Amino acid sequence: MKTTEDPRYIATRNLALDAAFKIFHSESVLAVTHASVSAETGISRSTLYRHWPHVEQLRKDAMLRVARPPVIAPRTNGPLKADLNWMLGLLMAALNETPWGKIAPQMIATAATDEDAKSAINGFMADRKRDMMSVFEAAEQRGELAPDAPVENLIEMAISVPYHRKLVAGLPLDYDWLDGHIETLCRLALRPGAAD
Amino acid sequence: MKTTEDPRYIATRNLALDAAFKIFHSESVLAVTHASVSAETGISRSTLYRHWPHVEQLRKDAMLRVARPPVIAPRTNGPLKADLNWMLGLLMAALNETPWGKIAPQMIATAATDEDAKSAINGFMADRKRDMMSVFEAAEQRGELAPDAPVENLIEMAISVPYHRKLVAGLPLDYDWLDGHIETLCRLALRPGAAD
DNA sequence: CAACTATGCAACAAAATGTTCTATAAGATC
DNA sequence: GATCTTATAGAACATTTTGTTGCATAGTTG
Repeated sequence: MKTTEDPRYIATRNLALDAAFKIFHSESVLAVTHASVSAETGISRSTLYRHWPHVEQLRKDAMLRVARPPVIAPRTNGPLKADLNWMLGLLMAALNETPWGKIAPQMIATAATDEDAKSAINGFMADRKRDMMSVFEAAEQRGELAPDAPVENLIEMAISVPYHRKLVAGLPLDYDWLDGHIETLCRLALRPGAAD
Repeated sequence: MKTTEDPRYIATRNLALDAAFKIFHSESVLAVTHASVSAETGISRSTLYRHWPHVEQLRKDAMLRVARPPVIAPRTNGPLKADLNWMLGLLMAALNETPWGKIAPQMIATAATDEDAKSAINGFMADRKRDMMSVFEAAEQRGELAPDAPVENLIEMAISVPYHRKLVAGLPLDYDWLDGHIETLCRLALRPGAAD
């Protein structure tokens, strides 16, 4: 029997990582240690050391397992402005109100030195970009898009600014701001004649 | 005589923080400890503990003292496109080639839980935004700007995307990309009739 | 049931972290 | 220059965190 299939092993692992994530998001990555996870779960320290010989492994596993941004289902009903409002409204809410807002900065920092964390967060972002792309493609098929709309750049702008405002600039993310942001995006995206 | 004015105290402090910064940017914040700084400088551990009773204080001081983004002098000669090219080119270089690119993520992560780090990085960003504002104001005075240009949003977009590409999306920051980025910004900023 | 293996517990080892005391040397005061 | 003050180096020590190991127990597999 392989270790990785033993139900006890799996159960311990899941329990530990859930607790690790809880600690991670209520305090910080640094607060995640074998000792703190043991205290939180009742799992003995020695068992945790058998699963993760070093703290960094434990922290990274906790991060990679559950620290992913909420997936936002792309809405492509149109019009573009409404779709953007839906997508970016959810992104905004995710940054403001879910653990992701607290966890993202620590993942970003980890990604600077750790390849696994880097490819994880890069992957998340590529996915979000792809979702956004489908929104713009739908708009194009509806004939809403300006023929020369710089879609790639617009998508980057759409997503980057909320992250930057929240994590770096420390500015509020609210619907007042979002309206203006979307308005600006649409000015470049929409065909001059299109309904606004 | 006050402690904070004693030249020996100042010298020790400077030496220690310089070393701390060096360790910080060549390894990580976590590598900054009283022991590592002592080894790097020859300052005795007990002295370091007198200056910074706890590691976090030492780490934070190192961060706040020297971890600031390179200041980019605003260029406002015009035309706007050239000014943007100058400013964003330097920002790009700073992110790609100076310690700031490695340090920023760790500051952002620290800012999520520490008020001092937060206000420091928020302050840096507000400064950069202000610089960018002077660029746009100069363009306006030259009559380049579209009357309804959403300057606030444009500035946010201009700055946010490079940070996001580098730190979150893991995409390259190069002149190929920058040209398109600036082109897109100018389309929204410039008066329809203005020279491009 | 028999063989295997993950767990809990306790004892231990090692390293990181923090404290305190003393002698010395550098700076400040007169 | 003599004296008082204060920061430092160094060492000894206490504490906490981190990691290891051996063994009895209990759950899992065949």
